[in-house]
Amino acid sequence: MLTKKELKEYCIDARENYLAHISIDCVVFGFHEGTMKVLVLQMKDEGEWYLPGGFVLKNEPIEMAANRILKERTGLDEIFLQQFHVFGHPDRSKEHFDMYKDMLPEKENWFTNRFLTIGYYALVDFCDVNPAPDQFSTSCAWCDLNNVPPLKLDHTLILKTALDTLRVHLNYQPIGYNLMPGEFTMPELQKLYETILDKKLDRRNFQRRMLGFGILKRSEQLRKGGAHKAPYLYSFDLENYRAALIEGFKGSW
Amino acid sequence: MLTKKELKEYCIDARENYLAHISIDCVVFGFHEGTMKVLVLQMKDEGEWYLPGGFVLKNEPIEMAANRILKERTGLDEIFLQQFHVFGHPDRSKEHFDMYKDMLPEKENWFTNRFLTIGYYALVDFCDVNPAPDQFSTSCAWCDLNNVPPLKLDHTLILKTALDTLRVHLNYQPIGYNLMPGEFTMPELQKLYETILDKKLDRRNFQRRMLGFGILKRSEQLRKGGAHKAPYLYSFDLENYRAALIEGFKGSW
DNA sequence: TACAATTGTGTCTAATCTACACTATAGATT
DNA sequence: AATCTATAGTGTAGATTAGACACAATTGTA
Repeated sequence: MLTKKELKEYCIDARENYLAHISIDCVVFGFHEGTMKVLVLQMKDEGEWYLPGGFVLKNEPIEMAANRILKERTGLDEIFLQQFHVFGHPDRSKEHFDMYKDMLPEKENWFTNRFLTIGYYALVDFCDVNPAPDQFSTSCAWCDLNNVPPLKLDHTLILKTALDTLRVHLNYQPIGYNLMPGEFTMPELQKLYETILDKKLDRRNFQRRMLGFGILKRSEQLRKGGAHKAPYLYSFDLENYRAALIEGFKGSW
Repeated sequence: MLTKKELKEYCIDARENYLAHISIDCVVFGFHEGTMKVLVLQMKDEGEWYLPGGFVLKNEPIEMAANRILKERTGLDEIFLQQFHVFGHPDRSKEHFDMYKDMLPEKENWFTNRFLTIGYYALVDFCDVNPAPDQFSTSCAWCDLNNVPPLKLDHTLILKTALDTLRVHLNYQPIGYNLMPGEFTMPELQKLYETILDKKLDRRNFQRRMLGFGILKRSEQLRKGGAHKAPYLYSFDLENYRAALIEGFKGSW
């Protein structure tokens, strides 16, 4: 937790620079070694976990705010970001309220305000990320999606909603592009889909369908080193990929 | 436009009761005589058109705010409402800013603030609505979707985004339930789908598919009075309808 | 009474989805 | 080096679904 002095400084700064009552929270998805990962921060002292977030500068577009916040946490710029929901129940930040209310009078206290938070999800290449904690956290780290600890405030709900949205969007966007490294094998891509959808897919039908979209380029190279037959390496064909995005992907899984 | 005095009173009241920087705008869809309708308001004096909207009370959940706002405009309570996007560009309310900036000093002036607006779309039974103007408008009326006048601020974008969202949601929810009256014929329902999707559908295949969902009940009665063969009347089977909602509707149009 | 327009139902074909079989190959085992 | 094992690449038969269209039934009207 911040000292009283730190808190006071923070509040003065926040009040001056940020829009009141509005925050942004981000669910950053990465994919590594066959499992989905989410970026979480751990609170100083209490050790509680929460999602990366922040506020909107008074004259800043909200997408830019989300981008700025994530750049600070991941080192990455121009991340694939998708707004998905606003969480606006008056009690959603009650925990925060109780925690900070005795430290500063309410008039000056930024954290006892009510906040609506705009949820964004981000898809990133796991390997590109350099997790960095913020002012309130001791650590920022990837966490296995199947094994997320209880999160502060309504962040568990935010995460769940992001995941539900991602599943739906999977029907309309080839989401793999943002989550996979430049080169990958078909089984790796399939694993990603299986993780997001939380169900097994048929290897052969998956391959056919994926290739049917016409957005993958097969390299002549194979991924050697595995214990068995070496799979081909693929990459996204950016030109066709963009065209397909505009067309829209039809059909559900 | 409001007089200076009215504006001042409004601003004092707003400042006291509403969350700063946040507004709600609603796209209310209705369906009547084979065409989609949208509820719009006409500004006093200038005659410009805009979408029904309002602000969030300091201790009010945002869904409740949207509901309250729509109750004032339509007379209806517990409307089917769906949050779909936040519009947050800093310049989005520049028109408002320019219009009101000379009437009151910026410190007191509610309307020169930056507002993020949360977009909701609503689906209602056209016949149930009693359009009522708000404080800033001379009239509140249904407007043909194919023939919407230019709207104030970014409301044209908001409407377009709502419509795009509605099209996607059509794959996941039997949206007809909220837009159709209690009893309707299959051709009427088809017309609704055709209007939303903006394309012709095959009469026979539509019927088969619709009935395949198992959410319609056929009445023994026919709709007489038309110049030709009388079609059956249908209504939604609420029990199956709810079950289907949970299951999720698969497949795209 | 015949006609025009529309609705209810059926059916054929092509496309797609699903499940599974077979072959190929890299590394491990012997 | 020969064989084994697990996984990858490709193909195919059957079921399901989507799309196009034909035909009979029924309503009010000429």
